[in-house]
Amino acid sequence: MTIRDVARLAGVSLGTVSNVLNSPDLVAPGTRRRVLDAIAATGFVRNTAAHQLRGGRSRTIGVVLLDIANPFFTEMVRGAEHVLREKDYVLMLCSSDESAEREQRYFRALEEHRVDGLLITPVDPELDGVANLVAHGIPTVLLDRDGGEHGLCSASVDDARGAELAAEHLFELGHSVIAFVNGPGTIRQCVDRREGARRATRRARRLRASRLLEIDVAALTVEQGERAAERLLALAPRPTAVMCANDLLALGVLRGLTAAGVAVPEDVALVGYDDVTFASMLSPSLTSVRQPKYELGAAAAELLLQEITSPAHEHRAVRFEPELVVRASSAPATAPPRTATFRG
Amino acid sequence: MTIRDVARLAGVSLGTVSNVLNSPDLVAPGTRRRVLDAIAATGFVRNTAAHQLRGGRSRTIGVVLLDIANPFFTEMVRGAEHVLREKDYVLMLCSSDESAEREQRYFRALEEHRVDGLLITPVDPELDGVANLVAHGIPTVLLDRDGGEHGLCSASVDDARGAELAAEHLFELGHSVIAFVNGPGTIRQCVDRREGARRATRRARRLRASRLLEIDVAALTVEQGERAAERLLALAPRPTAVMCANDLLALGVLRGLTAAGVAVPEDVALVGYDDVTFASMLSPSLTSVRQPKYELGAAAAELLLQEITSPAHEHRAVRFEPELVVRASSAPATAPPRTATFRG
DNA sequence: GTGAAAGCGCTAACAT
DNA sequence: ATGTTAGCGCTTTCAC
Repeated sequence: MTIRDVARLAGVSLGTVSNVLNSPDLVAPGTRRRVLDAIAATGFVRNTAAHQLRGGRSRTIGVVLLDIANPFFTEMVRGAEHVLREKDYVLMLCSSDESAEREQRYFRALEEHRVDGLLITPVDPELDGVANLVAHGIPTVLLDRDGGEHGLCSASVDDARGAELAAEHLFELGHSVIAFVNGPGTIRQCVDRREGARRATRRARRLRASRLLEIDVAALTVEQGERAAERLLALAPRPTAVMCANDLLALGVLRGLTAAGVAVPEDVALVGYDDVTFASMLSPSLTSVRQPKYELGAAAAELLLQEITSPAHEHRAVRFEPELVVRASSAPATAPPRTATFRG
Repeated sequence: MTIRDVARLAGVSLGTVSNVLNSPDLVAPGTRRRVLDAIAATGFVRNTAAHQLRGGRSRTIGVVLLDIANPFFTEMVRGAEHVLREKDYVLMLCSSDESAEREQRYFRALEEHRVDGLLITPVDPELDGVANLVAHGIPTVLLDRDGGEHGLCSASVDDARGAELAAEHLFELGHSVIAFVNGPGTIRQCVDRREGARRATRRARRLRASRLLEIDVAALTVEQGERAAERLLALAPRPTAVMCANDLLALGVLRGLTAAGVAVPEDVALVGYDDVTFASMLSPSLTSVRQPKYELGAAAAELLLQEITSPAHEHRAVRFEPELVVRASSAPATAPPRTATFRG
């Protein structure tokens, strides 16, 4: 079923059908009616590929996330989807699963599909792949990652500050050693959060011996959190406080500790990051760093829309502030943690 | 950058470039090299739209889900994505948010994009919109919904059986009245789960007075669960057991009850559905009906691939079995619930 | 082994 | 107000 079939049935030229579709007011009401009827009768559905080829847009936005199974990312996607669907965009959603190679393949596929714009949470710390996309003229906005230094639009949260809040909180609770379960150094969020945690540690050290024990894991997942718990349990003396680079890791750590009979927060205080929906209902409820997920996605989508419509627009890096939400998992430890002796 | 530019640079005709791209062995090694170099030099990226227009496939699969923020669905998507990306497909992911109208709009958009296939968890109980798609010849597989009766491929779980397991479990625990917080009757899963819960209730009634108190909510979300909790609290006498149509609702109910000072499972036993990742770590850990999420998505994707490649293939409805996972939220109530008097 | 040419379905400029 | 036409970038016969 093509525009040509519709034209034949309605007894008009195919140009007229195109006009009915794109500029209805150029067509006489009677003719328009006949064409519309013919469209209904034939069950004609416009072919986006042909439209696009002719110079139109693809009405498609590519979204590349680190992990589609992480509620933090999907909540951001919801925000983006809500603003984008208003403009009749469809999302091509891809999960890189934190693999740079997979990310590259998706970038490539998305470019071949000639997406009108891109929303990405890059794996690549140096943004080489992203720079390539931008060089090819594809409007690109970074999601949950500051793009200011690269002259890109972005919607992000101050990650260093968030981790600083978390670490500060644990030190204030009296802990002298904090284990920081962090993701790979290739992921920018992880780098920034480490920086924030270190900053808080340096500050705490002025008051008394304080230490940040960094435990790096391969991915920000529940499974990796459970593995990290094993490593934590093997430490002697065991740290009395643990902060994680995201809630999925924290959930895994919590699982691992609980399974081993270690009580949270009595034996170990635990803090997550993201404040996903279920964080408040974990056992115990999880202290976490809240990020405005939905707003992040919506803001990024708005920026992208601007960039698509006005090519020569000024790039903007929208920045949100994180917020520490204190809950049960980080109540002060019952045994004063100062008794443990560590070299700061 | 088009195939034509590459041809010019390599000093060959554009047909040869196309051959290098699609049937490299037809081209002499020397020529091939030169073309490949020219592709690299120009930074040429193939245009899917043109490819598709010429009769090729769009290498695109449409996925329409009820709720992208629900970990159950995203876990299914992961399964589907893993098998589809092997074949270089990109997913167009859409969340209907349980709105039939939004679903229709996405169906339309996906059809305009000429997706090669469709994976859908329909809102529409009668599948009218889906039937339309199928009539237009788009390979379609139902996700988490049996399509047998409609002659469609599908990957689903026996929902009636799952709910039956849940209800049975609560009756066996000694509860005589179970409140069933269920989603809208337009969603098939909800209808089936109600059927299963009723079946278990009829069976329980043979032994003693038993009742299913149905509480319908507008959507399968945490917010709606919290609202349902309010309604539960207003009931007199208050039911001693609650089962929910999914874990998000259960999480909301748990939140609502906890906030009101009602203890789970001491005052009220609670059972969810889906067994999402966080279910086991809620406070208390949530008894739930497990569904093979990842496998469901992967199976549906496999079926879709088959349907795409062999047009005249036999439709198959792959069926999985649910499994009850008993945890702390449904431990037997301390006060024997039989003391409450209800007409069964 | 390579080139020339037709055409996929559509839009937009131009002609009527 | 409507019809005609020239491509958009690519694949694919069919000659050479």
